[in-house]
Amino acid sequence: MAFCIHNTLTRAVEELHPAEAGHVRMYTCGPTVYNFAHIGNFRAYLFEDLLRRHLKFRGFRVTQVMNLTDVDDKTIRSSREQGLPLKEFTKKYIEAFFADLKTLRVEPAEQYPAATDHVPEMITLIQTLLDKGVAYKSDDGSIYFSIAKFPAYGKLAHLDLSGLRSGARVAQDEYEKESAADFALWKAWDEQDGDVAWDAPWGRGRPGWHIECSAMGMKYLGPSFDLHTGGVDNIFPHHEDEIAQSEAATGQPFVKYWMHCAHLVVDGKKMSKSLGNFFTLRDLLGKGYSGREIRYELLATHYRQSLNFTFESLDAARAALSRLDEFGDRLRLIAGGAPAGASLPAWAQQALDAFTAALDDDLNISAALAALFDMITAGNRAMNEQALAAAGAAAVLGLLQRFDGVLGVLQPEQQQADGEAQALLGQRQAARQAKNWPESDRIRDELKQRGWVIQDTPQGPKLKKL
RNA sequence: GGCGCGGUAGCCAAGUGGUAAGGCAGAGGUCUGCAAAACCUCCAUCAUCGGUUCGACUCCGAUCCGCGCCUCCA
Repeated sequence: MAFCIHNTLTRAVEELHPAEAGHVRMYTCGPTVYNFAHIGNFRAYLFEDLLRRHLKFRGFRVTQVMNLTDVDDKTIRSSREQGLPLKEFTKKYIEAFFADLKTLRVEPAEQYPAATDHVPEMITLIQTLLDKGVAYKSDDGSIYFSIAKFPAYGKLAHLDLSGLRSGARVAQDEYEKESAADFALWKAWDEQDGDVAWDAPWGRGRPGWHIECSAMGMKYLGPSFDLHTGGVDNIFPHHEDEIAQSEAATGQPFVKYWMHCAHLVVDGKKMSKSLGNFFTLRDLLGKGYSGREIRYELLATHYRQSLNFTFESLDAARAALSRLDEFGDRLRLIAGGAPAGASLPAWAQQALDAFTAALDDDLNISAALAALFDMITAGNRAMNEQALAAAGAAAVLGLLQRFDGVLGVLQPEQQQADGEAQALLGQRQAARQAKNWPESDRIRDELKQRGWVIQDTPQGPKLKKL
């Protein structure tokens, strides 16, 4: 079975066939670096990470580009409010973004181009559109794309232009446009922009938002590439506009497959600061959750399904992970140092097949996780029955590692017990050997207060982080 | 008004024209000095109402409810 994905362009699940066999070129819309990213943003980046990891699991080479939008209304406004040069202002949030990705165990993309480093490419692209007559200059010096010149406009969002309502959200400052739906390729400089400006043949200003993704996508992936992803809210207008300006410029299909992930809601409601349900990654880390736990929670719901984030499900994620960890620990004990060359037990092979088939089906993560948990049940049973030899355990560990290449959640955080806890554990063992149960239980309670749970195993007692 | 998504057990969440995966929580049991962990067992008729069908939760229609997009929000 081949890897199938849902293509927004066709609204159908299709087999993925990259232009170059075995090599997928994908562009993933990145952050606007004017603030710390919130968990809704990370939901999208984690979806893309899962996509990337599954592609590699299936043997594809992946070239992924993620842009950093470091010039737009928000970055300019906020940097001016703080009295910082734009670059200096965005640097802080770019660094935070990468730190957060690391916390969430997101594999780095091949390229992270910043918009401000690619203005010349954008100017070239805009010039091409002007030369072809699909863009025009307005009275104030801004450049707009004329959607009337691009008949296919609306094919991604499946929008009928005549249905576009020029309603309340069309800003008044856009009176220069010929048509309400035309979008800015270039914004002429005005006072609000301060010293943020570049010189173009048609005048001073800064690029519009959409043009950066077209220019940078084509620079790093070619005029026509395989995959482009983002949040559903990017379908229109952002991605629709990317298609228009790119295809109008090159005459080639811009992207073959578009994938979009649904939004995250918190307690069934959209995140908003006024509701008090707005969380950045840092907020959750501050509440004691780990990046791994948050990753699991954000990953465990199918990407086209809106994800309802709750602390209850975050706690459920924590519990599920500890069961996964436990399974790995048991396997390691049995495997010892056995080489992983042995063939898989039937139940593990079954899990591998089900796991692969699930993710091949448009990244059906729920079914993939079910395959993993089914394997854990079967494996635990085998171990309870002493039916798993060292070589088999080593083979299953190897499989677990392959699964984790896709999931990125199976490697536990370091949790080395401190010396005092270790000493208490030793004292309890002594008490147990003396069959001094009251003392033994007292020490167990004390360890619990310090955040450690004891598990007595055939191989001796273990400490687990509470 | 237009386009689109969803309503499945206490919570989260897959799935399918033939009588509902998985996770968390809960109950009982095995194991254990007692626990912990693990394992076993139990726990839903799929928003409502019609229709199609031998048979629908799965297809069609209607209704109710929630949500997203409709110019720069992942």
